[in-house]
Amino acid sequence: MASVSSQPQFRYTQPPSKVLHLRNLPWECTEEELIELGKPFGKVVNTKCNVGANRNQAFIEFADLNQAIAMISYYASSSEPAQVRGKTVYLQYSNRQEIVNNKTSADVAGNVLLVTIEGADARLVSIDVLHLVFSAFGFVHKITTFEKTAGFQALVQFSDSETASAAKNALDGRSIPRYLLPEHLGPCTLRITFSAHTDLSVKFQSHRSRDYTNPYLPVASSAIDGSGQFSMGFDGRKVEPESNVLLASIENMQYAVTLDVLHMVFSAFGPIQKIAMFDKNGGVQALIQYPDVQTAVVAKEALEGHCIYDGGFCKLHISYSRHTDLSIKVNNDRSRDYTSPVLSSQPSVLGQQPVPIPGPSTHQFEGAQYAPPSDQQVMHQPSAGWATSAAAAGAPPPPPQSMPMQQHNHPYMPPGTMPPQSVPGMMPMQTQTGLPQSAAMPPYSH
DNA sequence: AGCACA
Repeated sequence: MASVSSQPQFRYTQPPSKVLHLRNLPWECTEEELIELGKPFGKVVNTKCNVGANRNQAFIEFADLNQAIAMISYYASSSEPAQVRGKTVYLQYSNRQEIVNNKTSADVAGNVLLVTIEGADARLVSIDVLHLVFSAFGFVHKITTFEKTAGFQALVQFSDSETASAAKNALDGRSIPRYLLPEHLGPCTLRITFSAHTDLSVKFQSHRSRDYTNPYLPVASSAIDGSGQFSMGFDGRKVEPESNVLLASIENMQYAVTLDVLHMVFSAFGPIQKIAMFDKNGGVQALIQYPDVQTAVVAKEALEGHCIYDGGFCKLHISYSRHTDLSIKVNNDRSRDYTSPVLSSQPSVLGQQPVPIPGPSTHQFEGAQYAPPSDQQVMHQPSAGWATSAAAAGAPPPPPQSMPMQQHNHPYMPPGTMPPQSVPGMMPMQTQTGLPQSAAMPPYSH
């Protein structure tokens, strides 16, 4: 055989290629900087940066071989070396003829996130919890879950890559808050990359996949209950037809729950159109109307079983109403139409709207929220809202209305990054109530 | 300062 030296001994005699190999680049050199460097010599059609163990190498590919030759020739005889950010960059022809795979799918932003849930109990995280977590950033279209060698993973589909990016930036590396998980679960950390998928295929609503854009998608046959109208949920609960109107019943109502309290609690998830309260079976119930089903679904999932006040008081039980549009005849202390300027301009029985209620304020969900370590102590504090009655059972009962469920800030949402469409009506609540921020008792502090 | 990775 003739000696075909595929591995040339002398790399400085590399034959020309339209791909150039760059080294000694500054840390985290960007594609833009590489293009700037090559642009005077021709058209840069592809780049790859952060190559090598030190991530200080890169490749740039020209449209034409002559352009690459021009760049090498120029710097071979130039008194000024090629530089990026003032750092000398060494150039040579690459031993390859084209850049392959410039970007991995994990680098290019898409509307679908690949979420790996880490932790011993990762696979016990329900799809509903994931939905709740990711819904903070926008409407979640679909979720599929699966187990691979990488562990328990989920694909979460948003409308667009901007929303997905916001969720990724906020949640990557963070842990799901303990209070969203069954008590015995260990920490569950989210690792998030972009998926190459753009539209997930969900055939059934099942314990491993959901399509929130299609509430009428058939439930997986394995989960169907014979009773007809209601099919069994994936976790054994009954599934009702979703509705934009929620029926909330209040259990253990030690303290008065006013219409305004309900408004504050439920408006965390979106604008409220109407509320009607009434007595039934010796307890108080309320119908809460949102403009759309999705908002109601998120509110129901977030609030079901939680207590408005710490200590297990005023526990909410929420189901979907068969109503779609409530008929509010008059605004009073039991019913209100927030969409009607005529009605709402009438003097309220309460004489104030809404009732300012002191309570924990907005810092609960900032940064530390998702910090993986040491949130065990959270459950031992008399925490603001979201405590399940069981979790809060040991806490001393607060005075009435001292601890309304926090509703000013949405879970998981770093302040300032909130997409306005995700929880409309939430920000105004902060100003309406005028709560002093300093009154906050962030249960997640430290 | 010396050639990448799904």
